[in-house]
Amino acid sequence: MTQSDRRRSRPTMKDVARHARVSVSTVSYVLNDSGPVAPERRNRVLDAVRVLEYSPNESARNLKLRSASTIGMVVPELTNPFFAMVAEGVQKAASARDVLVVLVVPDATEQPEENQAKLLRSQRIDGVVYLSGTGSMPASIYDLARSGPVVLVDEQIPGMDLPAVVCESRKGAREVAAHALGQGHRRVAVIGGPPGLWTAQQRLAGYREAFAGAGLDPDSVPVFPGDYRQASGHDLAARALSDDPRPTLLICTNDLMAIGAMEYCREVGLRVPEDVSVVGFDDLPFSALLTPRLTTVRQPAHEMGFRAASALFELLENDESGAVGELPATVQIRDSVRPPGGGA
Amino acid sequence: MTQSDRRRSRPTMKDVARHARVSVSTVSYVLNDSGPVAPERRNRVLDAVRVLEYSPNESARNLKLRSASTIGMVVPELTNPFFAMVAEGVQKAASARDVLVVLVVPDATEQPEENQAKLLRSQRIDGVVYLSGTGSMPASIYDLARSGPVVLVDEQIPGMDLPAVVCESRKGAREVAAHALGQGHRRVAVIGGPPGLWTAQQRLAGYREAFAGAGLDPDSVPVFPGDYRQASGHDLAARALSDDPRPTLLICTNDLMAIGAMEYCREVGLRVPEDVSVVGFDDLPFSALLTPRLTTVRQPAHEMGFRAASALFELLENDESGAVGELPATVQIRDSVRPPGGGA
DNA sequence: ATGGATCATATAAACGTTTCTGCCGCCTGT
DNA sequence: ACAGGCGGCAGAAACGTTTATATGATCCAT
Repeated sequence: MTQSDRRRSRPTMKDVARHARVSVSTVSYVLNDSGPVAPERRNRVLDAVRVLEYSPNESARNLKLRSASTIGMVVPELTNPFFAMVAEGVQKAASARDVLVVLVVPDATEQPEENQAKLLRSQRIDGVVYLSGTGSMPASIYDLARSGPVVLVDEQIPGMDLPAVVCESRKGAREVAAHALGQGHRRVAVIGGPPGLWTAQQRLAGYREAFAGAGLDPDSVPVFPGDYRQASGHDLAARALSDDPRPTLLICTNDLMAIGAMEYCREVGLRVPEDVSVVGFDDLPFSALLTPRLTTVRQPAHEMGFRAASALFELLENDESGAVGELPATVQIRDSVRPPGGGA
Repeated sequence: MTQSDRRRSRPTMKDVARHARVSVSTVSYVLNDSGPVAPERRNRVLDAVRVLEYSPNESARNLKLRSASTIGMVVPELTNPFFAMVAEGVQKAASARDVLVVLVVPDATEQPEENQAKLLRSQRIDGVVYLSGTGSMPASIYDLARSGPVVLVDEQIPGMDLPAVVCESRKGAREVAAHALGQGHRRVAVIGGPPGLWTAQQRLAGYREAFAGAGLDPDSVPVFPGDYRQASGHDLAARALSDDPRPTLLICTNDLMAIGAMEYCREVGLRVPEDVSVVGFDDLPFSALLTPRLTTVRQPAHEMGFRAASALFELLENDESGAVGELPATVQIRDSVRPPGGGA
């Protein structure tokens, strides 16, 4: 078979109709079960469909039905396993309903995200699941939300009441910090997320609650805002650990940055957890495989993606979003935290 | 704004035409630069587009133009960072050309992959980048390729000459094995990939070349076929290491399984690399962060995805695939290999 | 028998584009 | 002055569906 064979235009309903000696409407009726048709003719149609290898032109259907059976999923980057897990959840919910998921990676497209709204308006997608991440919430989210249904994941926008699927970030953050503080640490530094993100703020707030609870002045704890990427964890750890006296506990707003921080520690010969304790957030699949195993907070990433997509579908069908609720975040206590000065 | 406001149908070309007091064809001409139109009227149209917030209905365009400006990307699972990296490469190449990428995860859809071919036939996507992975190559790939252009990534199908982007798997495998063997190991086991996959076969062939080169009978080395997932690395390591005498070198066909193997070693108190050396394949971003740092082979994942998508676009435009070539694979020598009996 | 249901089918009008075709007026070279 | 070309525009036909409407049958109750 040559390439040009493939170009040969595919059969249309008209072809099927001719082959089955019925009208196109009859074909449509049997294909969609949308009208009565005699068994004998129905079979003729079905046969024709088979022999011609017909499948409907979805562009035409979409045009007529004004729906694309497709949603957009904007994710900051797939190489962050947390995002990848959420993406799988979204994809799973979508494919269960036979809707397609188009991947939108804002960084990959140089143009301003204004294009996302245009994409939505162009009716190629019916709605979007928005996974905010690296960087701050773009102003264009307003355009987006005006153009069609949007469901946020792990994020919330104070001004607007967009449906959002989040988890107990604040509680999880408070608890993991409290656990670490309970080991006796007094010199602490936080490697934060992008200050513009709600989630980062929530986690920070949780940490501060824990600080206060441990009798530490929250304002005395330095916060180094990062971008949720490993490299930024690495670099900020360098800054944080150059303080004198050196912090004995590094609280990182996500696992990737915690890993970057541990990478730095290894480079400069600081032992984790003997010299410095580290905690993360997310519980990536391989966080438990590091040495030391990372103490962190597990977010139900897959579930969050699944719920977000489901909420979007409800929105599309009933014009109302089901309760999206808050999912549990559970702290995972492992080996990367130890009392300060614990030595070897 | 209420949800129902959003449902209000979007403006069409007709609306724009009316507002600008021109015909729809004129609107189309200015929007596509496809015909001469007087500057004054052109501006009227552009203004109307702005005030009405018009954006073209892509379903209608697709119908007329018989092209969806969308490709499919089938990936076995996003949580394998190698796949995620390839996916990002694909996405990047696509968004540079303003084409959408729809994510297809075969496992997520319970139905047989026959649907993928149907998706392609339905003209919702113009072609697909196929990332084979876990499991063996489905027979349905034939249907797929018959339905439209397909470019394979990191895989090849003996019978067919589908365009494919691969890297020097065999050479990389040979070299990394040779390096490990050079340390003196004689008792070796291989944790392989799915036997049905070309890539897995290539890597295995490379290993065997190295065995022969080191004076080892390739047939005497046990091969445990896995599925490229971490759990399978874990379980197969258990099997492989229960041999007596115990192998001192575990060659894994990808990093994820190598990590699973190391996980198992840790569980049962075997030290890596003192008691058993481990090598992987892929060089995932965090493989260098493990303890010990994993010796492996780097594949240019991002580049492979990018090239595959680019090749697909050429196929779509010129009906001929550019040279897809073979990308380099470079071995990364790190700490997970040490001479046998190296002790502490 | 016959009037109305009910069933089965065909015809045709949309859906929102692109683009072919044709029309009008103007310029240009003779 | 006039044929031909061309810039600038509008009209209408397509693209492949879905679905409202129209048209015949058939069937039952009167």
